[in-house]
Amino acid sequence: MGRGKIEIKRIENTTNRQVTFSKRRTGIVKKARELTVLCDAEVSLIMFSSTGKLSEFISPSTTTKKIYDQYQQVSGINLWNSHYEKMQESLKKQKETNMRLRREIRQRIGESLDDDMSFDELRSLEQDLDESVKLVRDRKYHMIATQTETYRKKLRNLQETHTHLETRGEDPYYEGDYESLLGMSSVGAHLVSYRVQPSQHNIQNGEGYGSHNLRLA
Amino acid sequence: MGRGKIEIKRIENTTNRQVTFSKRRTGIVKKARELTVLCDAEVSLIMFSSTGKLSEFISPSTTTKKIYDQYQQVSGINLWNSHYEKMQESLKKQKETNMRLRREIRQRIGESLDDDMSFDELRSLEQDLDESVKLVRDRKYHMIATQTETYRKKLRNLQETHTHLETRGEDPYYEGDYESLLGMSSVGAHLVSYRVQPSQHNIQNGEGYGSHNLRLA
DNA sequence: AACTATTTATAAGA
DNA sequence: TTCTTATAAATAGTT
Repeated sequence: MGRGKIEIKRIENTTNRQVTFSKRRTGIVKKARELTVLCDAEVSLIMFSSTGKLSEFISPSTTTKKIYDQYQQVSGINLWNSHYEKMQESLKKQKETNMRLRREIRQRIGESLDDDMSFDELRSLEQDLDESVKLVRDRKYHMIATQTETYRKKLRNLQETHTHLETRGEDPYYEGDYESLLGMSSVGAHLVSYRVQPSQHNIQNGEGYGSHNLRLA
Repeated sequence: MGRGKIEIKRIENTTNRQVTFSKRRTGIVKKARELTVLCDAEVSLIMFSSTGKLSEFISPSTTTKKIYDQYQQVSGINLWNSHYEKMQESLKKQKETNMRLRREIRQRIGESLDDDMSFDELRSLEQDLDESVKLVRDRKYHMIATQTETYRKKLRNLQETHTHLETRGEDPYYEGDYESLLGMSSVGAHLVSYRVQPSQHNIQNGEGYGSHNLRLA
């Protein structure tokens, strides 16, 4: 249909090919729309040009997703499986990692030591924990030292001001209990993350995908 | 195009509608094929008649699944997400749990103490670790004691047998180094799970579903 | 992006 | 259904 008959084979001239694509795309979309309206049909038309550009027609009465759902039902071809499987694999790996981490924590807490821990592993764990305590303790002392120093400076400033103003007296806080001065309560009040019980709770919080009815028929 | 012009609206006569569907379906499929060949395009055409019958055209160079994947990538519309919301949610939770566990281990190892740990948390962690070391140490001693007792009994049996046989002598092992006797090497050789480096490796081993190229552009 | 000669699709009828 | 054919519609080549 045109000035001359054309052979149905790839148009080698790029410009020409793109022009033809554009014209015929308009045509086929019109046909799809007419089919939808005249025949009360549901049509999904997806086109990728040779340059990768996407064009689409979908009957107004439906959606692309619905069409694919129907397509899968009727044809028996499952388009989702590969995605589903990848996801399942990913979930499985996450769960395995989780189990390993939970086990490691349990052992670091001192639980589950009876189960399959060799003597060497036990001794190694003990060493490792000793080192960790040391690191944490060092960090704590460092924190005290830093804050004490800050406080000391503040006091000195205060003292100087005081001296300037009244030319007498010393601050009794100077040699006092730094922890309470620094707002660090002596009785552990905020034992949030590191007590055994909350940890146990976390550990038992399995998500169990199997319990959600998501498996495909 | 035909003996008379027709209005583009639903054909009420069922037979007529089905005939028209059939004719036009042939036409549009021909158009789709021509578009594919002439313009080097990839076309997916899925049609459901008003009676639910499926008709399809797909460019020979591709598959419906590929088109469907491409469609999702290019359009940014994810067609299968809703089917797997629960699974995705589950995956997300697993990952979050994982992050928490990794953080807890890092802190228990003595890493990442600088980051957002209050003094109270630090002291609490220290206490907690002290308790854990104590538990592990107790367990170790218990293990030594148990195995030593077992060994002692075996020795006694051996001794008795020996005495019966030769009526003399004592076993020099009796007061010896139990650890080496029990096959517990003095130099830690199997420090598999509880050294800092393997733990770090575990911690950094994120599974990242996003790393499988499934995310939409 | 328009034009238009020509081909192609198809509506109605058989 | 399928074929026929008059006619509408699409479009190839041109401007």
